Amino acid sequence: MISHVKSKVEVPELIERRRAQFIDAAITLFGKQGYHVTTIREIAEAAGVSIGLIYQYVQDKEDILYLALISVLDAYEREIPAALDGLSDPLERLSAAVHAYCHVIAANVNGTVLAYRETKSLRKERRALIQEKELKTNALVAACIVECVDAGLFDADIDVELLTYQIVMFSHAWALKAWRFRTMMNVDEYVDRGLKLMLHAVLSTRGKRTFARRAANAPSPVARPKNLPEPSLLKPC
Amino acid sequence: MISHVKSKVEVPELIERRRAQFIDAAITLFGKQGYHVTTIREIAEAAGVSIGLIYQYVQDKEDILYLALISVLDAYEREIPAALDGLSDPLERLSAAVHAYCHVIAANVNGTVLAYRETKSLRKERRALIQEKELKTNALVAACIVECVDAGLFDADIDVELLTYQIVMFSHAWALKAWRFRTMMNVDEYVDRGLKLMLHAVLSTRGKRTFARRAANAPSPVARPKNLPEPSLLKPC
Amino acid sequence: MISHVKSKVEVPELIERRRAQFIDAAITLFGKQGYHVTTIREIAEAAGVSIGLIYQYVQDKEDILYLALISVLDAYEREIPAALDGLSDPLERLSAAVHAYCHVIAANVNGTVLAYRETKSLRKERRALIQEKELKTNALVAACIVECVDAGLFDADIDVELLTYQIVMFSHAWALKAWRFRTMMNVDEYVDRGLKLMLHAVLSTRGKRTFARRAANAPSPVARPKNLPEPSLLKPC
Amino acid sequence: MISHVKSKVEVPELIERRRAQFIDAAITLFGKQGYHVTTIREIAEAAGVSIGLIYQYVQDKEDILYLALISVLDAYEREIPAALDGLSDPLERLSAAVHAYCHVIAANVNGTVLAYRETKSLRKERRALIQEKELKTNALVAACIVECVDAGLFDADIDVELLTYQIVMFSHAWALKAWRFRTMMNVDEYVDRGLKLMLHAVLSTRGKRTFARRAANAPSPVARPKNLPEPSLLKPC
DNA sequence: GATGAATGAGCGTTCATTCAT
DNA sequence: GATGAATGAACGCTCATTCAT
Repeated sequence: MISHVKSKVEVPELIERRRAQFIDAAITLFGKQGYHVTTIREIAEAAGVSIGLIYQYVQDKEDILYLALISVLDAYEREIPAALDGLSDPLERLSAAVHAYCHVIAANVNGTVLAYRETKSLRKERRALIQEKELKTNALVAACIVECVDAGLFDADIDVELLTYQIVMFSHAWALKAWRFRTMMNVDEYVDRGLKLMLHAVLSTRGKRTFARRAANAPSPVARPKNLPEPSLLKPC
Repeated sequence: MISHVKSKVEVPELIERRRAQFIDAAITLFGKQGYHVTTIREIAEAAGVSIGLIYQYVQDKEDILYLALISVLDAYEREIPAALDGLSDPLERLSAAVHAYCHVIAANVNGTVLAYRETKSLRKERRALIQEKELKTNALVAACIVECVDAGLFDADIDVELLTYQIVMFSHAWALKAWRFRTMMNVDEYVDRGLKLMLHAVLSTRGKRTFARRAANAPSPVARPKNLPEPSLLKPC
Repeated sequence: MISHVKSKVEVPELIERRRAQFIDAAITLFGKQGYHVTTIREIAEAAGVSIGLIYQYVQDKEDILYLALISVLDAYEREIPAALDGLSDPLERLSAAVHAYCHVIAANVNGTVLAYRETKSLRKERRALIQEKELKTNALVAACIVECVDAGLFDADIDVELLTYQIVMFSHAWALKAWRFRTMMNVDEYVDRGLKLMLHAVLSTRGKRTFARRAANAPSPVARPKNLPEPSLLKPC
Repeated sequence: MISHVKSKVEVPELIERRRAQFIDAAITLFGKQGYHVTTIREIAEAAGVSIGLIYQYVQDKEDILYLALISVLDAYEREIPAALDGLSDPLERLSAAVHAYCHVIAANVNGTVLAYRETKSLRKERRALIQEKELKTNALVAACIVECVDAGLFDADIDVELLTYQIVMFSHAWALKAWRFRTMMNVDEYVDRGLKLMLHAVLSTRGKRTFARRAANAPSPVARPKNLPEPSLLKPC
């Protein structure tokens, strides 16, 4: 998505390619050092382009941050539906969604931390766009929950809103508290323990039976989303 | 606490008073605009002191950030035990702890957001000190959970570690997602709904009975911690 | 010479040209006002460049001082051998060396005074490099003296070490005591009177005869080094 | 001497005592680090007084430099005549004067270097006063030379002006080139070698005989001036 | 389309000086 | 007489941005 960021170059494929080149560098640098501390010079160097080139595809530094955040949130919106593809059991779908969410985050700790640290560095109007994108991701999770309720697997009166946020925060926490969790377990354990804790709160009697059966069969039945890089080896904090 | 921040002035009461004066200003400004965007000039102006005075009590800008973060985390460590004072029922104590936690956070949204955004801006050694302080607050919550388990109010096999983080993230979320929650409910509703959701996951049969009885009697039985300013009216995002 | 001073620009000719531009301005300003009193803004203005440009070619203010001092000492090392070129009579060579030395100094009173005032403002390691360069210049003078001894023009047992320093200090004195000497004579008279005084101490009987003959023929037989600007008209003190 | 430096305190003995207290500290600090790099705070600390106290006895920082320089030059003017006291032989008096001069300088390398580095940091009118004081010291040496000429010990046509400066520069060189000479010899050797070199230039036939006889009898016949501290152990450069 | 040398506003920080105590 | 907390002008330096090549 190019969304409102003006470019002096007009060839769309070039825009795509060049931007990807330095936005990736920017996400890493912003995530590790912070937005304000990172200089355009550093981004240009890390991306192997000149300072001038960046300014051909972007109007100012904030544009880079905006594109970086968009790119991170896009990954969420892309990976979660992909992980649900082909699954029909509501409980399985929710579980797959959370696994997918946590894995994308694990693969991009820097990006997730960046979203928390620097969304506020955008001007108001863009901050709102980012928050909308976040709500869209939330909606993906919420939909899975509603499916479970509709299927009678969750109690009918559960607090969907809060449960959604609970799951979202749980996923983000893998990045935000990476300094803690990384030393204690891997992502899959984390998700399994998390789901067990969070879902026992809401499973109906029938749901509990289904959940227990699934857990007995396969400890982590949801395939790891493909095409994701291994969790970055960069120090997360 | 003066903790490792050197001052040219040596009178302790003066250090306390002056630092409080500009650290308060700094927390607000850092929280609203971010650490790097906020200038010393702005802090001095907001605190009603001269630039030079700040540098009598602090060695550089990072010291200000450090003191600001310490001050925020100290508030957590102070308020939670205070809220538990005099209570003996384990469930009541846990509930009181979460209410207190969320209220301190609500009273200092800026500070909490600051901790998330800018802890990384500290040098490594100080970052570690801040994280230690965070773990201490977590331990306060974890202790309440363990009490509930020991009293047979929670299932014996619950995941204390993750439940603690769940509660912590839930409390932080009031600040981190303030842009969302503020439009939907107030803190007390938020805590009540959250506790209901999170605790149903772990309450034993007896615990469920106790919890239900308590909820029926008083919607928010835990007194609001005294001496806390009203939730700041500053726009949180 | 670029010697250990890092530059953000990498084109050597550009480095040479730009540095010359502001180092010249710096020598004048440092020499007149002192290193610490002179601001980067002043240097930039005097050199007709922007502040930022200076920092493209230099890492900090001390680099400017270092380059300035190197440039002054380089002039000595360049001019003295040039003045000796083509001369073979030992006495004539020594005389030419002293004339050349004093003329470079006269052409750069500011620079010489600067070396005395501000070498200590360099960090230790660089101060040592500057002192080494000074010793090299001294060695040029000492060599001329040794030639005279070897030719039997000076007494065999003279104190070469001290005589060298005497000549060096004599030359520097033209700059250091400019406030005094400028009102009394010009450089050439100064050198002639100085040589007469200093050499009578050491000339052998044969040497005295040679020296007297030379002095009678031409008051200042050594051509003024070419390509040197006229002694600066700036007030030396 | 209080000379033109205003004091808020009016009791003369107090002025004398307090000023001595911080001027001594200032000479050391200025000499070691330079005038501009040294802060009033440092001087106050080194002298064991408060910042405010200094400003009771001095109007600004330049006053301190002025008083420091005066104090250094006063020592020269005091020590040289004292060393001549009781001596009547012209050659002995000159020798004693040079020994005394070099010893005062050796005892106060910092102060001598300071005079070279920072006289220019004074405003014009005060710089002139300092230079006058320097000329007075020169006159002490010149007088000894003239005595030698009048006694027929020196050639009648010698260049008194330049010889004086030669001796003065020679003495100063012990401080200015301390980094070199300190490793090679002690002050007394330095003076002996220097006198031998410089005087052979000017001694008449009779003078040479006298000088040779004196040198044979006692290598360093001139008593070391009393009441001088041992040469400072501070690193001179 | 791509480069990177050049600009200068604006930052963090210092320190001589003042003045209430 | 003595103190040292408070002030703020002014410094060195950075870095987003431009534009000639």
